[in-house]
Amino acid sequence: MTVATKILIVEDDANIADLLRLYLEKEKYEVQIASDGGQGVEQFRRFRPDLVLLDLMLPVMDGWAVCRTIRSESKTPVIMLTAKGELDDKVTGLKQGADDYITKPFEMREVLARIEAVLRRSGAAPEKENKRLVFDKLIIDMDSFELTVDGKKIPTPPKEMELLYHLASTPNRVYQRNKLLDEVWGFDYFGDTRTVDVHIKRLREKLEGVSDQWSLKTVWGVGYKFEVV
Amino acid sequence: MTVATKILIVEDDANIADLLRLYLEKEKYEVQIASDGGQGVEQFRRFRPDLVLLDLMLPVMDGWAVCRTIRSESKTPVIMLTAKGELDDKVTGLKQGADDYITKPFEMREVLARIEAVLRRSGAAPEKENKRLVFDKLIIDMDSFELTVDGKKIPTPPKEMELLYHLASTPNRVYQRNKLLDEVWGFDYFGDTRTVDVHIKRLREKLEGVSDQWSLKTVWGVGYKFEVV
DNA sequence: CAAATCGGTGAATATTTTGTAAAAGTTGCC
DNA sequence: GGCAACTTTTACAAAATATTCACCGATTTG
Repeated sequence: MTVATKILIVEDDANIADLLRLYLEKEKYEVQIASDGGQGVEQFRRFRPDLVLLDLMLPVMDGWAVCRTIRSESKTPVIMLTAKGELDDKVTGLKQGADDYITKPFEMREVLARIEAVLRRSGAAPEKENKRLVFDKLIIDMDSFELTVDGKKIPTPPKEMELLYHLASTPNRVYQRNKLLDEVWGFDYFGDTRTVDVHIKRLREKLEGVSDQWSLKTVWGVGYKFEVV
Repeated sequence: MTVATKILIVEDDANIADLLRLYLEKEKYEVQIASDGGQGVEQFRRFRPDLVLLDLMLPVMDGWAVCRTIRSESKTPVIMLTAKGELDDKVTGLKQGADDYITKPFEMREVLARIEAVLRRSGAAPEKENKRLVFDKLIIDMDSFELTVDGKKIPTPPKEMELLYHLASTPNRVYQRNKLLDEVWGFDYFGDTRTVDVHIKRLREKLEGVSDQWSLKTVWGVGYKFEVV
């Protein structure tokens, strides 16, 4: 369903870079490494990462220059890696460009936390803001993965939850079957569009006649929507 | 493995709420936001925060009412956020319920300091939390590392204790196997996710059929949760 | 140091969900 | 009414995921 968040590491020390990759990949990020500033910029353009981890001290083109270049081309968040001491007075200035900075030697835990924080802030968040939608006699709660209909918890499989959540996130908006396949099943899913219909039916069985405030409506020739009055 | 101190922000102004979250997360607190009083009370019950930041002026149910409700249900400390002037004569009275209050516009530094102070005072200090969870016929005590089920002490190995404690710290919330491996086994653990299953099974053997108030539930396709009714 | 316990792995088994194909039903329109 | 395009429904097979079991190495305990 979700597309992996891409991270570009620009770091000349292969050991550090590898270590970072190891942990980040474990967290399901898609990682790419550039070992100098020039490469960094180039790979940034091809790879289009969601976030950049950038060493301040780099051969060929220093971190600060790379940061500026990236910033001039996009809003992609950048986290600076700096050796202790290098920062002091500089950092205050640096922070203007970078979204955050971490001083080496760093703890992995720290790095992961900062990455998540920055991603959340930048909106390309893996975590959605409020994972809970409430309507008349209907609660769609993605934190507990529970569907509550008229006060009763209704066991609901993941795909159905995701589909309903997706539709109900923007009530009254029509989604084409194709769009739903892309957005709920993932852009790399190549199944039949009838699949959506079947899931809609399964949801309707659970939601039928519960409230007149909302319903799963078919828009003939187009797709489906979660309609509220 | 320490569980992050949890803070609930009840604040209708999304900008202020976001700003608070930003800073608090940087300090490694786990933050959740409610945007009105009703939601505030509800999320308080599910999220079980260690501290509540509460705006005095709220839609639906005013801050004072929320504070009273929270107080009637627990000793969780509450810090009031109030606009300048609102307080005056009132506040003296209000303060009976809240543990502290801060007037807007506030400085972040100030907020952080107050939070730490209140947490320290309340004993649920940033480091040492209340390491004891009590449910119907179930006590999970991480101080003595003992599991008490229906009055009887059940010998339970460390990993199982930690896993159960972790899940039960935020009831009803679903944890993915990956997250559990990160948070209970440690981010540097690279084992198989099936490991979690096995530990869940072992816990279930110990907890089976003890109470209908809670249970270790599988959320198909997602992970596990400690569910309370 | 031996025995017991714990934690983790892999594989077989069981369960649930998901996708597809095909039949049946609608809708819009001439 | 009748046709074509589209949707709903049903049943089933395939895929994905969870549970359980047996076992082995590591760690702790006595």
